[in-house]
Amino acid sequence: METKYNPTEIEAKWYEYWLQHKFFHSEPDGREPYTIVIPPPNVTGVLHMGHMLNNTIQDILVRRARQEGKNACWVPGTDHASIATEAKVVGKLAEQGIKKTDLTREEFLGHAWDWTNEHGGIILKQLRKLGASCDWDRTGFTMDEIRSESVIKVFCDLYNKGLIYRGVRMVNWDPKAQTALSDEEVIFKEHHGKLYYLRYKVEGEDTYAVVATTRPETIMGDTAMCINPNNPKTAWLHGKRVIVPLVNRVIPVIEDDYVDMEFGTGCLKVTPAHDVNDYMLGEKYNLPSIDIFNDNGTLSEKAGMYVGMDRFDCREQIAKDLEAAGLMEKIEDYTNNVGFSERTHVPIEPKLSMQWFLKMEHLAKIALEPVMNDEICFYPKKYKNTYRHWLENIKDWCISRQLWWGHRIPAYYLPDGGYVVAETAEKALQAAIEKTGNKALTISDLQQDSDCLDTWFSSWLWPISLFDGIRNPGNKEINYYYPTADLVTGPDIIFFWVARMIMAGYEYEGKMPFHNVYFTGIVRDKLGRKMSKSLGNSPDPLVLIEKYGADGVRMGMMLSAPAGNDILFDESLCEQGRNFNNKIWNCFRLVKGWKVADIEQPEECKQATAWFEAKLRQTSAEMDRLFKSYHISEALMSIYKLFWDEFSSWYLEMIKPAYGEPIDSVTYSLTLNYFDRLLRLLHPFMPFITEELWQNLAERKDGDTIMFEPVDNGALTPADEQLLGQTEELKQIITGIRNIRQQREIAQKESLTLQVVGKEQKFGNELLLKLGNLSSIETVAQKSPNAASFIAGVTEYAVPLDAFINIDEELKKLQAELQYQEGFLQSVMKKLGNERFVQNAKPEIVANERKKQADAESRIAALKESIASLNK
RNA sequence: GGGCGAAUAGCGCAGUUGGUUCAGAGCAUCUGCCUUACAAGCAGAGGGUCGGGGGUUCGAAUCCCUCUUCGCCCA
Repeated sequence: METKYNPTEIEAKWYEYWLQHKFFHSEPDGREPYTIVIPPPNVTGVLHMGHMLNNTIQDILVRRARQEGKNACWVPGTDHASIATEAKVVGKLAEQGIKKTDLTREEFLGHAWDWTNEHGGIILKQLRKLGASCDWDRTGFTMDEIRSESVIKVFCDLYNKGLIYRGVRMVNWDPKAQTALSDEEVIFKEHHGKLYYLRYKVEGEDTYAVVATTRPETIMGDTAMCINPNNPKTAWLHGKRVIVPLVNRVIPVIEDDYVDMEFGTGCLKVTPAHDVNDYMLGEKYNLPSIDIFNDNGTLSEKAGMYVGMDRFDCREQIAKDLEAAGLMEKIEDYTNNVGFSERTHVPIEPKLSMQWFLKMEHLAKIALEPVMNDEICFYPKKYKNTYRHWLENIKDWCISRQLWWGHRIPAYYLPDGGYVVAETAEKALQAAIEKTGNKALTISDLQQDSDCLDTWFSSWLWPISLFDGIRNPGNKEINYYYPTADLVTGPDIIFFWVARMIMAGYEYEGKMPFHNVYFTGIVRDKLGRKMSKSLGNSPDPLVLIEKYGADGVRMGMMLSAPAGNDILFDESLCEQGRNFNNKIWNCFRLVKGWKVADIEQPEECKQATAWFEAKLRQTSAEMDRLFKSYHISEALMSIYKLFWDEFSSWYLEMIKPAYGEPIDSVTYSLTLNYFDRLLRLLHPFMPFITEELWQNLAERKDGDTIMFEPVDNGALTPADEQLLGQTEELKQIITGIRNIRQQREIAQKESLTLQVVGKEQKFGNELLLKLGNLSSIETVAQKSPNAASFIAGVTEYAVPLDAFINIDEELKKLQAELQYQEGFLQSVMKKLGNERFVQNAKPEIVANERKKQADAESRIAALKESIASLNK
């Protein structure tokens, strides 16, 4: 065996083996199901660090469930990502000189499918490198047949329930993608702009009112000026009319206490077509609404000026023109929050348009309660608040998008006005005939709505549609796998996705879609910056895997991922992971390198094996607890310490035979047993190396795997606990001896004598002799004058040395220790001397304080004696 | 502006109903070792007024108030 672990070939080999034997595949059976649906990544995306974290966690959970004997099923798949994918396809076509507008819908979709087929699934292939144990046979896509039909069916159903409506509303318009967006797709960012103070002349007077605005280019859409009726500064405008600068349109001055008296001049320009708040004022006061923009963000004919100019070019131009005309009072720097499109990153234009909406009141209601009362558990808990706040302030969901790539809205317009909603064109025709009574209608008379649905309108069905529960309610699979167990996702999509899945879950299955939601953090670089392409601070996951092995990278991810916190990723964490792999590898080399003989088991090995059995049970129980509370990185840390510190550094040293000597067969087989159980506990975190070593630990046959090996190690007994405590004390003694060796530069080879002062050492003498390399252990009333000493527990130990010890130094050390102990005793006595403490505190607490007192007193006595003997 | 959360060692974190020798582990740092599995290693060590202030309590990292700083969400 190599001295260094080399993951590349080993990982490829075992992944292939797992696939061949269909270990990841699940079919419903009598076992308890454990289901996870993957948060479907964008079909045209590539793996980034966020995916790595998220999928590592899912894989750990799934693999752990498999070992617990559950029927584990992790369903993979991808999302069609309407706007992002369409933008990419448009971009690619543009490179070839093709404009989307030159193509028919069918031609465009042809290109989009080509793109999808070419890039789709790359990300899923990359996940295999990570070791993801997905049931690949079940791979879904949000636009495949089952999922598409499910989406359309749900749309029709909600429409028939009266929850979907069509209407003109102010929506968030993305002028680049030329589509409406939902509120959740708008990201508000600070924008450093200007505040323009414009002069609006008062009709028939030689005065003017000044309006402060960040958007002077919208004045062509002004249909009123608004003042606060309580504002004495603007009261003089009451009942007057003003003239929009440059445009020269006369508009009324209206009054509403919506206007902030402190902001700007107290005069607000009202542009109902281009501002959400102005729109509300427009509704309230019946103002006309002038839409001055085209869909692509240029000025329209209705503006009457600057027609065809881009909105931002227009802003600059109009500022100049206003200034030239003497209508600009001043310009100030100003910072405000501007909404940007989540996908195309251009500023959102509020726009009045006809869209489809889903009423949220009912859905919000059914989704709130189960999270609040922990039927669905959020980890970390704090997201419950965020969730409630959103649901309690929810607005209707704009579900239509002016895009082609997606599920086309199944609404069909009739030749004489009106429309019908139906799952297919044929059913639509039937409905149309019924509605109009016109039997001569044909499908070609119907015009299907050209818009498609928000991508999240398909993803919200994911936990149901993956098991075909929408098309075939109550089928065997949905009955078995639903509700799923855990959802692992980022908190950034708690509204987009998590909340809506819960709504759909209760609406269509009457049950939660998942029992637990684990919110991961955001992966940042070690400086705390988000990983981004432009910063170039995101490592390529596949390069990392090549460098450190998938197991190493998985561990690197998990080491930095405490529950719910953002993770500051640093490559050195992968290095730590790789080093750990190497450690495991070398332990295996050591153990498998021993010769085994049928000799009697030495006493120290009996002690060691008994202790490690207890230790294993203790950590195993600890990991159980940590897994149950989703403290996954802590579970990893505890097995890491068990393997490295307890097993490698202590246990193996305890049982290690002398060079060239064989090990007794009892200890050997127990050690293999421990190794096996350690590998099982490690397996969810590091599937590859654990499979490799497990396969080599004993004779295995084709089809064997560590994947289904149980991880139950039994409960910790009182006897175990006693043994653990005694052994810890033993370790302290050994550490004390090692310290003396280091300080006095005594080689490990040189054997020493250990004196136990005033007490007979009973437990673990053989282990002490071996690990301390002692020639003898003796009980003495007083240590030798030339001995170096230390305290472990409440006992003083000493090692007589040939050379004279430095008495001053030794005294100094002892005095310092004595001072600490006396201080400690004092604080204990203070407590015990307090009557109210003795009366009020629980008896076991008081008893414990008394034990502390006794311990401290005996240590102080030992120290004083030591000091006295040195002073002689 | 509204809401939520956080502040503990150089760093990123854990700390369960207030009470074990409770101030913790990991990484980093320092010291000594190429000891026959592993230098991707071994054996040791140092390091914190638990953000500041006040309060409740016999007892506070933990509960309450307040201030400061930071993060996230919403407007």
